[in-house]
Amino acid sequence: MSKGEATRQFIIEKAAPIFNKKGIAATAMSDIMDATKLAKGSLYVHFENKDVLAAEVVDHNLNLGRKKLQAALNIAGTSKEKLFTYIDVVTDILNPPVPGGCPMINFGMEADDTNPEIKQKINQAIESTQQWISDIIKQGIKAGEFRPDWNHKEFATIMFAMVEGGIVIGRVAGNNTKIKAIGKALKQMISSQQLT
Amino acid sequence: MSKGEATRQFIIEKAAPIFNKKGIAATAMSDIMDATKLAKGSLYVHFENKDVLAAEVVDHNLNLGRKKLQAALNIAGTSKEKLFTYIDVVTDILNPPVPGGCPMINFGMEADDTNPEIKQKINQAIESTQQWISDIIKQGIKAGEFRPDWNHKEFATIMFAMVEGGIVIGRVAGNNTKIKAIGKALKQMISSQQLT
Amino acid sequence: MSKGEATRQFIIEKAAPIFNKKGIAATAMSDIMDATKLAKGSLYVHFENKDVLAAEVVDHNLNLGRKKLQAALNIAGTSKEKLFTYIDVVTDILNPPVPGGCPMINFGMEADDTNPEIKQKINQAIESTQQWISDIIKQGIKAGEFRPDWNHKEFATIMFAMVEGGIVIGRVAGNNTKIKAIGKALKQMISSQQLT
Amino acid sequence: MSKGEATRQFIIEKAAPIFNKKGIAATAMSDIMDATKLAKGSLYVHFENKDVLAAEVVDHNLNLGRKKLQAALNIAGTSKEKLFTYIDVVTDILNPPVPGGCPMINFGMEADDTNPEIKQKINQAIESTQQWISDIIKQGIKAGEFRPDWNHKEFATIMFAMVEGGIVIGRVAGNNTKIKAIGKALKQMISSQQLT
DNA sequence: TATGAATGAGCCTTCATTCAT
DNA sequence: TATGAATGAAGGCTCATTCAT
Repeated sequence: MSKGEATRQFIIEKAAPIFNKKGIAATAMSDIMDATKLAKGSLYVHFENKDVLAAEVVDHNLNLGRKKLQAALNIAGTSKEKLFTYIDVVTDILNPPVPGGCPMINFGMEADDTNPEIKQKINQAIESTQQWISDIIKQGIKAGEFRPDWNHKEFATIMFAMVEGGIVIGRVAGNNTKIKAIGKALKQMISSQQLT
Repeated sequence: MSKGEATRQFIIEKAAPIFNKKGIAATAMSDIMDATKLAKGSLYVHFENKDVLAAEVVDHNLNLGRKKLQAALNIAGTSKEKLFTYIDVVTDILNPPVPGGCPMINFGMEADDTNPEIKQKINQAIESTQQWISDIIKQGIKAGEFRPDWNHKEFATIMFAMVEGGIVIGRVAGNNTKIKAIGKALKQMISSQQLT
Repeated sequence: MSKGEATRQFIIEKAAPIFNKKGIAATAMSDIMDATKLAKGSLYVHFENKDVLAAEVVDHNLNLGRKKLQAALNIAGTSKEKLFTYIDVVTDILNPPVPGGCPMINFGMEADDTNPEIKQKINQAIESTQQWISDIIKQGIKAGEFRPDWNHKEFATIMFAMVEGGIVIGRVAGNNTKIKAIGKALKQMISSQQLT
Repeated sequence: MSKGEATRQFIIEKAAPIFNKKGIAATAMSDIMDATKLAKGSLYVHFENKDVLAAEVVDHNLNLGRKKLQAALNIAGTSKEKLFTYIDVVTDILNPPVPGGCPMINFGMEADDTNPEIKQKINQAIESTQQWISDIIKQGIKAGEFRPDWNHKEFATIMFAMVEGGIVIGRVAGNNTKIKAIGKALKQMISSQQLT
């Protein structure tokens, strides 16, 4: 990795939690200057403008979430364990996988009426997450873990929505009481589809 | 209502959808000037500063949601009908009760890391909404509509989370496909608790 | 004139010589701040952006040239006297009617490859100046002052070109030696068309 | 020519039309980077700063004008033919000998109030051009081509001024209508000084 | 010689807010 | 109450220039 690429990456990493917490509009380039200790002009050496940086930050935060999940999934064997791991990772809002909280809600809600490019990025992430859940269930069905008649597509959407809705509740409340209940309920729904 | 109070109200109404769509940080007082056709100074006659206006707008948008729901509930008789009405109203994201979409997610996600006052307002709204759902179910149980052992507190949280999570999915996707599926699933869950 | 209009006019007047001397690109809004002792934001209360101010300044400088000429023309009786007065006013580059020198050359040469709007303004000024010269001669012919066969349209162009070319020579040299010779030659050309 | 000198020359050639069109102040070093495909630092290897490059570019453009004229003069025999050739070359503003138009007006008008060094360069060019015209006429007189009493010094100034003034008119108008009329008039003036 | 990352002053513009009228 | 001129800090971005590689 060239020095330039390293700096670019460094900036993205430092900027990522700031954008995720404050939002894109409320984050100033000077915030990024402070966080990186770089001069104003340096940021523009690596990013054409704030929008480009913001887009990269969105990608970075989405990827970070995926990585954190992947790491946790390493010790998950069965499909049920994978789904449970997903729930555990994502509902841990007091120590969220992505600093600042789920970037899909954060950036999605800011961008939906104002930033089509980022809206599109988030939409893809939301869809692929549901797809991932659905695929895990499908594998579980194929493996004889889950009932074959489980509507996995529908449940993927329900599970994703419950988790994200729970994150909203929890972050605004500042505690994980409700999100934990939601996680528990989800696990019961999953267990109820188990065979044997 | 004095003339001053009327103007104040007028400003709030015009400002409400703008703040809800663009977010507080991204909304400039000049946006409100344009929308109200009022002069710069006039806004400050009625609101000490932008934060005060924003707080009023948040309240207004929350109240607007409640009013829209109440109006729809007028023709709902049973508890089941009330829950179904809630679902119908709130999941109609292509024609949302509050222009710009659910203010609980919009302002909640912007404020959670930056604005404790508004975070607090949203938290109360979220809790009272869950409480309202829970109360409706309790009434239904008492009326013999629903199974007495239904965990109404938990279901209220699940229902609220599913709806809000569904709104996130739908607004970012720009369509109501998934939120409609979520509404349907919720109605089935409710129906499955019906007696007789 | 409202206070706002007065300030707007004040800004234009202070900005006019600066733009004319330094050029549009090389003039910073901070130069106008210094000259007007106004705060940065005040300039933008009255002018949407620098381009709008620049366009107004161009108009102002063109008008200033016309006014200065008109004032001098008050004591000119015959067509010949009018043409001589024009020559005297315009060739006095050490005390130019418009501070910074002829705005038609200054802005015309800056704008020709970069600013179509201002290029257009200057073009109109150049054409109407030639038209004015031509009209004066026509009046002189009608009044029996000049030979009826004088090609007044062609001479107007020649006269304008000579004067403007002379201004270029003089401003770059920093003296009025050559422009005075040009003025003298022009007066001879005019006198040679006189009857009686 | 060393490699360094070649690069230096290459930069000047690429930069010359840009400075001539946009002006010195409005031309950024990054424009030169784009035009040369060289890295930022490379430009500073060959030119201490922008002013040095600008000065070289001015010289280059002035020389380019001279070369273009010399080339055209190769097929001119008599003094009259030389003067006519000068007129033809310089008034061809739709295909100017120096891309961007006459550098004497372009740089002269930008520099007169702001850049003494370049103002001085242009002044010398203007004076030597008039001197050249004057010398050609003198030669024509000596050769018996022109009337001995022709005031060649004065005519050189008039001719230069008319041409330059005509260029201003033409460039701002975006056509060669008037400059062609000026060229024609100049040729008649010259012809009227011919002997037999 | 050539590169391109880094710098920080400076540019145009926007913003929330104040205040005289 | 309403106006809109005035303010100056702050925002995004560009620029000429430097310097380690």
